[in-house]
This record gives sequence, structure tokens and C-alpha cells, in this order.
Amino acid sequence: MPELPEVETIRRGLNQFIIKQKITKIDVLCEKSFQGIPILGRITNIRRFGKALIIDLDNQNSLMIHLRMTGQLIYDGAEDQLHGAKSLPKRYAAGHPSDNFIDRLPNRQTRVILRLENGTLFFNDQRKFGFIKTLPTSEVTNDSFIKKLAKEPWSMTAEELHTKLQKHKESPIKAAILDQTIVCGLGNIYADETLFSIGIHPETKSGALSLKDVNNLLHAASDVMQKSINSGGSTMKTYVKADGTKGDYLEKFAQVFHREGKPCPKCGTKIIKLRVAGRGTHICPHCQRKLA
DNA sequence: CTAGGATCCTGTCAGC
DNA sequence: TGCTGACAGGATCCTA
Repeated sequence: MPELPEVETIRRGLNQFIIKQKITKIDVLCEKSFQGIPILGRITNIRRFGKALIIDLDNQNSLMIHLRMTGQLIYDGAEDQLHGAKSLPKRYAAGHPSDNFIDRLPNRQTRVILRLENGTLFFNDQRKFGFIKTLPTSEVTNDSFIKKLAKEPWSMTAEELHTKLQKHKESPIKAAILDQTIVCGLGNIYADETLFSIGIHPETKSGALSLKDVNNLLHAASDVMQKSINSGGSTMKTYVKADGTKGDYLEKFAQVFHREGKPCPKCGTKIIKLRVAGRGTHICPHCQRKLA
């Protein structure tokens, strides 16, 4: 479920908590969730490629983490030991939203535990589609998933995307923008929000979009994802003893996603839900028209 | 090559 | 209450 903004939120959070910490032990509770040989080492850097997270170690190896549909990363810090800053929250969590963020851990859905010097990083994943794997740092950009990733919307020109869409001109535009090799970062929420924003029906054939449409699409995609990053993602929760903040993109900004039956913010027509490219899809039937 | 559907897995919810 | 099928914020594999 985590899309680019959620993964970026995780990256920023982990960056303040686990950088420079040493991984002292790795417990693999579910074999399927961990690929390769567990490698220990000191964390030097945390990077993001699309929806994938890379944790670099000081020994030329890296951990790659992909949360897929239901993955979560939950950091539980040893209290008051976080760089001596007592104001930092004890627990930092992001990914698939659930009570796991505040549950006692490990729990039934915990698949891998990374033991750190000053805390613990739990990888939870209900459906086991996500994974952590080890690979040499030099191989990260050669990884079969990472090397195929397209640019993120804010780095791509309309011409570039328009050309790519012409190669998939019979596919519905929603399917195309969910394809990480065409444009990178959007998932089911932000795809729906993007298409609503530019008033294009998700079943519109990709080849029917003009250069101007594609330009609008890129700007809208950038906008919805940046807004979400700025609000901490749609799923992120930071759990502090009493005062927790949480990612609130959905309640603050979502115009159509999970809003079937509610009025369109632009025209008041009821939002409807349909199925496009095998995914639940939310639209305003009045504002979003199929282009011929 | 593209397009579309099945598939991986567990949990929850609507409907009977 | 208990069962059943549909569905889920992702990506890959298989088939036509």
C-alpha cells in the first residue's frame, strides 16, 4: 500500500533514527520475507528508488526493502538514547496503516527483526508480498526492479512521458501510470487523485492524451505526491507517549479515493467506484470524461 | 512487443 | 453465529 510519499516519509524518519547505528542481529521470522544472507554492519545511508528503500552498510553491502501492499517498518527506540535527544518519539512507524504501529511487538505479522544498538526495527507484513534482501551496494542500481524504474513525475518532461504512452496507446491511462517503468511513484491512491485532478477518466486510452494532457498529468501527480510528503504521507503515524502526530493526506487532501457515495468536491456529483486495470478506482463521473 | 488476467498471502467485511 | 466470496494504497508471471 505504501506509495512513493509513504516510502519517502519512512526514509526521512529512519534517517533521523537509525543512521550510524549498527545492526547487531537479524531475526528472520518468515523465510519468504528475507532473501539472501543476513548481513550485519553499521548503517551509513538510506536511499529511496521509487517505492524501494535501500539501507547502505559500512561494508559494501546494502539492504533493499520493498513494502509492496501491506509492509510496515516500525522503529522502536530505546528510550532516551536517541542521540541524547529526549524529545524524539520513542516509536516511529510508517507503511500499511494498522494498529501494529502502537501494538506490542513483535506480533503475528512481524516477519523480520533488525536489532540495532539503540533500538529495534520491525518489518511487519500481513500478506508477505514485501521483502528485505541483501545485495552488494555496487549492485543496487543493477537490481532487476530498480534498473527498470522510470523517472519520478517531477523529473520527467511531458514529451518523454507522451512518447512512452504512445507505446502503450491501447492501455487505460490508469494502468499506464501505475506501471513503474512508465512513470515512477504513483500507486492506486495517487493515480486516482491525479486523474481526478486533471479531469480525465481512468479508462481513457493512453494514446488519446495530448501533450498538454500529459503535461497536466505530470504536474498533478507531482502536486498530489508532494502534498502528501509534506503531510507525512497518507499512512504514517508517529507514536509518542501522549502526543502523536500522524500522516493525514487522505483526510486532508484526498478528493476521490475511498470516497465513493460522497459528493465530488468540484461539482457535488456522487463519487463512484469502478474497476480499472484490476484495481478499485474512484472517479467523479461528471468531471472525468473519457477522451476519444 | 503489448494487453489483460492470474497469482503470491493473510485478514476483514458484506451478504446470506 | 458461521460460512462464502470479494477485495485489498504492488509487482510479476503467464498467456494470447
